[in-house]
Amino acid sequence: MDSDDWGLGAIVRSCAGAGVDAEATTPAPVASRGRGVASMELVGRPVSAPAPSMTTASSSSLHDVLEYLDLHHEQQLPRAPFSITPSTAMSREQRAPSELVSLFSAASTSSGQLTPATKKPQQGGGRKPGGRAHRPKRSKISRKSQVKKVVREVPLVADGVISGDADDLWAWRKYGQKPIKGSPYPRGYYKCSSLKACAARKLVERSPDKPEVLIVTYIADHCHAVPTLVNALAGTTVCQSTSDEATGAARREDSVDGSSSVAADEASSELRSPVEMELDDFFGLFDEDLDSFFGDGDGDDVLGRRVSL
DNA sequence: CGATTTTGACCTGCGC
DNA sequence: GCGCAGGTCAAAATCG
Repeated sequence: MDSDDWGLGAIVRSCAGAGVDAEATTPAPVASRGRGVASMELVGRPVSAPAPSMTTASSSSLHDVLEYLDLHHEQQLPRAPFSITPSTAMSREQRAPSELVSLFSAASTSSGQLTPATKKPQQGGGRKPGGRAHRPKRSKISRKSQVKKVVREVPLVADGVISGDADDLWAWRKYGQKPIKGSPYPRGYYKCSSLKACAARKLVERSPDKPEVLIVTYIADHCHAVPTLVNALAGTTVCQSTSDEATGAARREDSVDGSSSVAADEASSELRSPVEMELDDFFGLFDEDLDSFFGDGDGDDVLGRRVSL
């Protein structure tokens, strides 16, 4: 049915990750740290269509996390009106590429003030204070307004399940998190982990106005093919739309810690159908970019030049 | 042991 | 030019 939930896992994980602040400021019951949340075996599931034999434990766990996010931020941080995209939450049916895709210069000058939640002593992760070796300057390319961004609002619905999109076929690795001025919620920064050279990134944050909505911003294009294997989606996406054991197994494997692994060709074959549907759906959103990315198949495009993984 | 997360520090763009 | 805020890096810790 709709494989929309497909990317939900990713988003939720991302969300969980993005909400680390909550996690970081809370005696999160969910596992030990970081990974605890991120590794929740989440099965994004469309509200309207509960997946038949999918695990449900994840939902509650997710819910917990989401509640954490709300709770803590609401308790410790002021809510400030903040809006990133003109579009508001909409149903999947209503969603149209034109509404989902927007180019914008990072708008961040909200007058609201964010008081970062008091940081709790490091739980283990993170590094100790005390300076670090000099770091070479970064290139100035693709900064802020110059970067093309695709913003999507992913509604969270009952049970903390996201009625999300199918766009997250990629594997993401979190590389940062920052509290955002004007928003009680932190923003998580993710990079494509499929290929180190890939410049694709995504930012995940909760809408301050609508906590039930996640704002996922995709930045830059992937310079490689969409991971076709279930496990390649590790860390982000969970395909749960199909048959089951294979899917389940694969999902379990990759969802556990988000670490990417290979394999699951077998599984992927079963998943292919839904995945392809999702791809169509997904690619539609990036039509232009993908045109140049995938080209006409004459080999002159990015994919033509880069061999898929 | 490798991959991932966490998180403070550093870097850079932008507004004033 | 300065300061602020967002974005990124990378050390340390953790997990499987």
